[in-house]
Amino acid sequence: MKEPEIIIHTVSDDGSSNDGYRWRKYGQKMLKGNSLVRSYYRCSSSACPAHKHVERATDDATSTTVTYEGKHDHDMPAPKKRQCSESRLISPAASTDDARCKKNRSLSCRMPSSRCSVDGEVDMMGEKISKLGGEQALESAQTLLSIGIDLKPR
DNA sequence: CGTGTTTGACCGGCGC
DNA sequence: GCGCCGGTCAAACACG
Repeated sequence: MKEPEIIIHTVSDDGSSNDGYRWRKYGQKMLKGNSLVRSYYRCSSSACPAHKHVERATDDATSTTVTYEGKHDHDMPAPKKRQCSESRLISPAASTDDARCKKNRSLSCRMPSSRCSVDGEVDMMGEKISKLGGEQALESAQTLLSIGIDLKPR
């Protein structure tokens, strides 16, 4: 009934949040009138149900909450983006606290990958998610991780 | 020329 | 019933 949503709390990961998919920003809103800017992204492809919400505080731009909703009904657009010169260090999720866990309504998963870890991390993630009880979310999470990690190294 | 980004306005839902 | 907040769309502009 309800779409599983993946919430990733990343730290200063502004330009490294490439999932490998093409996102088109369709809106930006200032929430709570002061230090909360939410950007709305959607897949540039035909019509995949994949959505992406990026929440960041202007007061503290070091933390960015990316919420993925839905899954891509297509494999991958084309990694012919301009993400080839950006060989900077990857600084993924650092998980500030677990407070986000209870905040979520469906599922909350943090990215423990502090490096360019690969399938090994995915296996761990899958196990962790299984314990959480996220069934459909597991799919999304794995898909997300797959693409995320596949594009991460480099 | 095509794609993506940006900004403002509009609409819908919820709370008071 | 009205007001406020959140979310989405559309048009224009900028960049590749």
